[in-house]
Amino acid sequence: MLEIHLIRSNFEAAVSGLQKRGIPQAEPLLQKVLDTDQQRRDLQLKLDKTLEEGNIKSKQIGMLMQEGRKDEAQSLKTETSTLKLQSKGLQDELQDLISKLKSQLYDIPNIPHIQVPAGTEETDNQVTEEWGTKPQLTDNANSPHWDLIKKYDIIDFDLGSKITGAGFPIYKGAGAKLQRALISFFLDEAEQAGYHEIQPPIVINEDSGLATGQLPDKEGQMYGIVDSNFYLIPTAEVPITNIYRDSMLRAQDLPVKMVGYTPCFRREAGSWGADVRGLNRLHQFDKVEIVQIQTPENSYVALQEMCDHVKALLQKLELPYRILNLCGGDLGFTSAQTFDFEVFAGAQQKWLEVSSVSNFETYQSNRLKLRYKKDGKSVLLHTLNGSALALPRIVAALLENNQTPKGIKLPPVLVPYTGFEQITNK
RNA sequence: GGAGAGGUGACCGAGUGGUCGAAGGUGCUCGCCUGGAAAGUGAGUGUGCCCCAAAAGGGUACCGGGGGUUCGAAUCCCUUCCUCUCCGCCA
Repeated sequence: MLEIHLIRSNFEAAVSGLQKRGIPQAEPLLQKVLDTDQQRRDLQLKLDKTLEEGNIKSKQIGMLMQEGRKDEAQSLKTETSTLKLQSKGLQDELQDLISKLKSQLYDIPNIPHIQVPAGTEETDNQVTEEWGTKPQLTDNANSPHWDLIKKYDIIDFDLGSKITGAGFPIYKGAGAKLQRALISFFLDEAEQAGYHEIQPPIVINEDSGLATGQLPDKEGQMYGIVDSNFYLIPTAEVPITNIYRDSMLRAQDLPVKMVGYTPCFRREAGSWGADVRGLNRLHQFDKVEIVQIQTPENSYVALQEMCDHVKALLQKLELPYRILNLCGGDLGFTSAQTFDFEVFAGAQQKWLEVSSVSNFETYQSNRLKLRYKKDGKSVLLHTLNGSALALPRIVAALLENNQTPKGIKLPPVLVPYTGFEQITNK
């Protein structure tokens, strides 16, 4: 949720920022919010005056009663009764206005950072970096990963369908070990980079969903739990960031750097076709997520630092990757700037997104009420998060790029974790 | 799942209808004391919203959340969430 005072004091910048996302009617949209806000403030003033009057009279009644002047107290009582009715009405009106203002604000996405390129097409995304060379696969070892997992019997989609449904694979043997190895590797790397390890619940309540923005609009993305008002998390970002909901930090607590591994659950309603084959898109997948809470001054340095961390992971895994600075139109609703990381999968001949690193500035912390004390004043903090990394597409690229006629060679960095160098037929 | 107790400021803890945004303590900040520190000592120390160009100042709301009774609620009632104790069940 945008901060209302930012729109108030920086109207032009807000308008042009939203236009960068391809929202042509940005100005009337923001003007409408300002109008609602003005109404709210007028009403607040009126209500406070009425309450003040009532409070003064109530105190007088108390004093009169103590002095035994009952008649005078009685006549004041009738006055306070009418004041009470008035303030009750005003209060209801104010509540309505506040909800209206909130829902108007919920409809407005974050304002993109100055360095976000304008545009609405995927082609408007800026490739800021490309690393590694695309693998040259030979004719006798050029299978997409969905064939490889069957050949070596390491991931079983059919069996997963039996237990749950499509998109819930079962990892077996070397496949299961590879999952465990990647998770441990990612967690260890994050810990070395100064992130504090967290193991959060993977089920969240409504308040948490609201605070990080999955609710109220995107419940379609999450699996709900029947008769509990709980949801399965779509990403560890939700429980981990919510640790700091309703918090006032001290300067010396900052920055907060946390990492957590969780399974993630996404409905992915409405997506199908070639893009979602095999491991490319799942309903349940594993991900290690890094989260930072930063002062506004440092948040963009931190964003860069998080990108460097992800780069290092991919380099150690020897996977060719590229980084995209997402354009306004491709930017997530709550993000001010996002860098997407894609690895190249050799057999599919496709770039697959494996990480998304974002700075939300105060968009999340405003709903979270996450602040810190700076020179005696409370200041909203900036929140950032990124995948480091999501497993399935990493596995897809590892399998495809490292295949040989005899087996799949793992990058050396994983060998201490897996205990084997190659995936072969038993 | 059954029975009971309880949720008060950064923390501990008092407060059972009026002058309570809340005693007292701890912590923290600033000062005095000290060669320096500790001890001692003085003062200050919640958050949101609104008025005000800003500061100063003022108003209002907040004692787990929501609703109610009352002229007036931390205090009474309802509801919900959470914590603890005992019993049951159990990885």
